[in-house]
Amino acid sequence: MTNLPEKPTIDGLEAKWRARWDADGTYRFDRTKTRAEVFSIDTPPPTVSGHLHPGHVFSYTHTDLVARYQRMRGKEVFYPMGWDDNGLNVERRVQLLTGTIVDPTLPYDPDFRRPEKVDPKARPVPISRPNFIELCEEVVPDFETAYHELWATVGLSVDWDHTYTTIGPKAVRMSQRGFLRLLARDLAYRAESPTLWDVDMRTSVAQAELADREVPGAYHKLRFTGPDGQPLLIDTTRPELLPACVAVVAHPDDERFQPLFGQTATTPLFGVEVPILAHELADPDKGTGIAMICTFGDTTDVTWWRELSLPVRAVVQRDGRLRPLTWGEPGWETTDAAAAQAAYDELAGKTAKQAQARIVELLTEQDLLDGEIRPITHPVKFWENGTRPLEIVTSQQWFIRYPDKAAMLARGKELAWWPDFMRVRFENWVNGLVGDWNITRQRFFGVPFPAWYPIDADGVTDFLSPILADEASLPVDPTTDVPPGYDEAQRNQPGGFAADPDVMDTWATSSLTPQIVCGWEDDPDLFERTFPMDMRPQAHEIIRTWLFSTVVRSHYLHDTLPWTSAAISGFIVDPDRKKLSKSAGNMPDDPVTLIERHGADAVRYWSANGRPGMDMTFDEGQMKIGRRLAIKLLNASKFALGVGQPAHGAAVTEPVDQSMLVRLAALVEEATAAFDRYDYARALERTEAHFWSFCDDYLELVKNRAYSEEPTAESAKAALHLALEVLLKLFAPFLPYVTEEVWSWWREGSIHRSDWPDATELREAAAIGDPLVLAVAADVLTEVRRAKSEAKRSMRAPVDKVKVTDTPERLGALDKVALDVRSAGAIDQLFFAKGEEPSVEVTLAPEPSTS
RNA sequence: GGGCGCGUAGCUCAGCUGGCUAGAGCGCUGCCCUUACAAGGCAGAUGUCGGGGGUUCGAGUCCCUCCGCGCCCACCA
Repeated sequence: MTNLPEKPTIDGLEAKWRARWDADGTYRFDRTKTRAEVFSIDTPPPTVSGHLHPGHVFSYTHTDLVARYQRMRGKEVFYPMGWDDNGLNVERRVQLLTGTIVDPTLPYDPDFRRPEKVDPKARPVPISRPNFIELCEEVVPDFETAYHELWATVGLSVDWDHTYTTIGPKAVRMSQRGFLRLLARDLAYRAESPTLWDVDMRTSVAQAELADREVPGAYHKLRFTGPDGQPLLIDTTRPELLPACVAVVAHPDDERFQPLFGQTATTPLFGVEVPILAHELADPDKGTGIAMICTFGDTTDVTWWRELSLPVRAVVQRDGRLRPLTWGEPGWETTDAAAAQAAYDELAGKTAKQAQARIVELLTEQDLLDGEIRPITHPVKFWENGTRPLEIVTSQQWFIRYPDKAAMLARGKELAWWPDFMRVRFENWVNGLVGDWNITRQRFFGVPFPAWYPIDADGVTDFLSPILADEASLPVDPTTDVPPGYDEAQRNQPGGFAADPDVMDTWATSSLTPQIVCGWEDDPDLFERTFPMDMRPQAHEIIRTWLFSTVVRSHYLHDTLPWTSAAISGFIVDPDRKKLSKSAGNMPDDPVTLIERHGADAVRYWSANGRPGMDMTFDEGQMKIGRRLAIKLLNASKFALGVGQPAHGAAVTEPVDQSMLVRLAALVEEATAAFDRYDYARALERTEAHFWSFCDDYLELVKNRAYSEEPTAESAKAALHLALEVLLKLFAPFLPYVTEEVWSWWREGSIHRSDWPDATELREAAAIGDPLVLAVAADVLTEVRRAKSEAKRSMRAPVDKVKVTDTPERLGALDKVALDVRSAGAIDQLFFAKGEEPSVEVTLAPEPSTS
């Protein structure tokens, strides 16, 4: 029955139990269960564009802790895993790894093969879009295999049969269907509009992916000419956008400029007459108090342009360079076309930065720059992963309308946040929303829009009248599939059609992860049993993106929250509270190395110390402690089981055994309550503390009795077995490997499918147990150990007598465990004395003389 | 600029709705090869609970304020 190893070890447990769990389907989702019996988790699909680092292990372990706890509580846990292999980041990684770059004008090359060796300094090889997508499909699964391997080793109790990818056919179908549904209800639309644009990646960027960075800039004071012919000084940090100036603006209450409103000013160098307007957003304290409006220098320009109904005079094109143009033509009227052209020709073709340098020279030559250039540092918008500031260009994009703010805020209130204060991040974001959600990316590897555009007889494409795919035909790729009613020969021909060239924003797909994993409309039976989901675990940095957008989609599609609770995990930081990153040079060893060094249970132990929402310091010392705990668990278990099975039906009759079980019952209640509020860290801390005192005190106390031939040995054996089972279960979510190993020594099946301990049952087994008995015994033992330690004697050193002075109540409790105390302390005589001042006097036996 | 969070032993962190001499682990010191465990065990020392006010019989715990750190949001002139 019981099968104890000679020398237990935690090494090798990962491989052993991974294989067993896999073979037994321990974590397989049983889809016969009803919604009420299921606990479903909306897994964050890690992006495969990078490498998993300890921070990932940290937060993914948190989810697994909850999954394992819920499973033991009797829930059928639906815990899939996804890979986010869609989006700009993945595309960029594949480009770097394969040394390629997409050139959409190239035709497909069926003979193209991935280069064997890639020189990072060499110029990337241009390839066609279909070739690049093939390359992605070839390379990305390798990334995913590495991720799977790590997650399985960490011990995530995922059902791998439900794995999905965000670029896979299922996700594409869901994304396209979700898009068409919104379009049908006019919740999505296509429009031409100024768009934030990354000039390096040459794609539009959504508000959610913006990051402000402080960068150096400089005020340049330009000499415009006012209506009276006098100079009108205007400060700008973007003098190169002067040719794109369409107006100047000041605050309506600003008395300095009130007389000028409604009149015109003339731009320097280009001689364009622009209106002088008033708007609330103009800040009298910034610069000279009057600003130039360009199309477009920043998002304020966009606001002014829209609210003041200004024309577009765009100069920056999609590659970030100033475009060629002819002055004097409609829209580009000027008082001196020749001079404007001469000046502009110096700028055309240059990047914004180069153009800025040149225009400053031109302005200086003509004395149109007033005073010195004043360097400043100011926040500028970047794509969060980009290296150059964003520009704003006008282009056609698909948008999803945001629901009104009140509805979103109500959803935020409805959702249970762990920790609760994270709701504020959501509310901040909702309150700051501007415009609609641009879901278009001018990229190659992504979910295509299920749309084509008609080309008229003259060869002009009508980009505002899309031909949409039938839902039944999804997923489609418009670049290879043909729209209803057309044939392939008509592609890009007059009278034919053109494919929508763009792909969806990665969040347009990720916002549907609940629909993807639960099988929205593809698998109504599964959907019924799992949606709305129970839990969304995620990091706080993506509340504004992933969490928010998922709430939006579910609000529209199902008029419900996608899940009832959101568990937000913190970051891992270094001891200086800096976020871990490669560039900061503070990145610890990779998770595989850490697991090899300390064991998966130990790494999980470290992770479990991070409370929800709290950042935690990376600390390998914690892993060492976790490793020690796992080893201790093996040894203590070996001992507890080594006393032999209790006789069938043996009851726990000894007061100290009952006392221990009563205390254990209190621990079960505490750990359960903590888990129920996602405070796994507390559950672990309490269990661990209890376990150590269990080993130090209780095991020492019962050791001799349990091995003895006395009838009371049965009580000890029964209590040891019961306590061990309970402790193992409490540790099981945290240390799945070592607990499963011990479980297998004397129990059938997996501990991870066993029932969570029940405090009521424990109390019944403990009968009238008094927690004081064990507490007093432990106190006396500590005093005895202290005496031996101070006398520099062995813990086995015999004690002649111990005199305990204490209250009658405590002495009464001690009396019930006197035999065990004497045995554990090697105490010959134990005396009690009632007294106000508790004390323990220890008289050691004389040290035997040694030579 | 607005908001959220954090600041407790050298280090990493607990201290839940205010209540006995402020806790744990690591590290440090000392002791012990105890037949579950020496990659271990036992014991010990260590803190003006960021500063200053206030409420209270009583505050690490509540209120105000200041300081430091981190993060989120914010219209780049």
